[in-house]
Amino acid sequence: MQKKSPRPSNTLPQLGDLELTLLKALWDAPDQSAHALRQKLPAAHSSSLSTVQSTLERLHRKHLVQREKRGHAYTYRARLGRPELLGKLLGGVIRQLHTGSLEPILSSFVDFADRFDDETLEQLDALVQQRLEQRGDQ
Amino acid sequence: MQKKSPRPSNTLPQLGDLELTLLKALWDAPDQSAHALRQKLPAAHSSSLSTVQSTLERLHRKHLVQREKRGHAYTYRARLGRPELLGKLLGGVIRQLHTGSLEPILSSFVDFADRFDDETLEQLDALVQQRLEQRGDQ
DNA sequence: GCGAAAAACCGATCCACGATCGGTGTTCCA
DNA sequence: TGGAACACCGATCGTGGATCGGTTTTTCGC
Repeated sequence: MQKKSPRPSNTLPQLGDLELTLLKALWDAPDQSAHALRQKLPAAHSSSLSTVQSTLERLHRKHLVQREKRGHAYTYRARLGRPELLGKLLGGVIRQLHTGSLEPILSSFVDFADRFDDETLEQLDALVQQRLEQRGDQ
Repeated sequence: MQKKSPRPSNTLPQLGDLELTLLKALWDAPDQSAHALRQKLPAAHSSSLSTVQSTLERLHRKHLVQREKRGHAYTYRARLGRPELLGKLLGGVIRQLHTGSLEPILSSFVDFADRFDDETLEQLDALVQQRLEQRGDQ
């Protein structure tokens, strides 16, 4: 007996290792073929061409990459930048745990940054200031 | 042929619906038995006692709840508060996406906050300032 | 045009994991 | 001491990522 919707609120069905690896590779260098991507795979993570292809296919179904026929092979490119993907992932986590207010999320993040190392919090501060100024300009 | 470690770096194997529901219930009221928890389940999400029990068992294995024999039944209690769990989940997402430098992550998060609504960035700023002062005190 | 090489495409496994529950063994107390 | 309440065990299902081999399609050089 399996009622319950399969994936109720979550946006992304959780990215796997290879999917993530390939996405990162595409961020580093867009417009690559499955063949090229496969070769640039970390040695500890080699896979057959088929595997790389079907993983890219999965990413394509999830709208995380777009592709284009170039010659007789596809060329892939990430559809979302790293910030956008992070936003989506964070959004997923947040939707799971939110309680109306966003404050706990922000607080947790600040906490995380503070714990990470001594400079991270300053770095975050700088980025926030920068963004605030930028916004004032408009 | 399946090499690749099953769950290499990730902290949490992604919480399911029922797991989350139960955790939330435990945050609302700690020290509840499986029986009590089951009854407080949202109507749209009813499950047999067995199901609730084994889900709690799973949470226990993941160290997300602790339990204690009270009479002949267990009493459960969340091991992490909501903010701590959120921190862990954020950490997981971040660990997935970072590549050495944390800067893209911070930047993405600021971006996320800025996009969310008009006040969120100010709120984040306030929290960072607060934390910086707090740190200076010590 | 034609044949080999390279890709796409298809489908078959495998594994992890959450959800679900029934049946059986334990424990406690009236 | 006999239920009732619960824990415990194991079976099953569905989803989804990873993996790959075999077959078909496409391309391009000869």
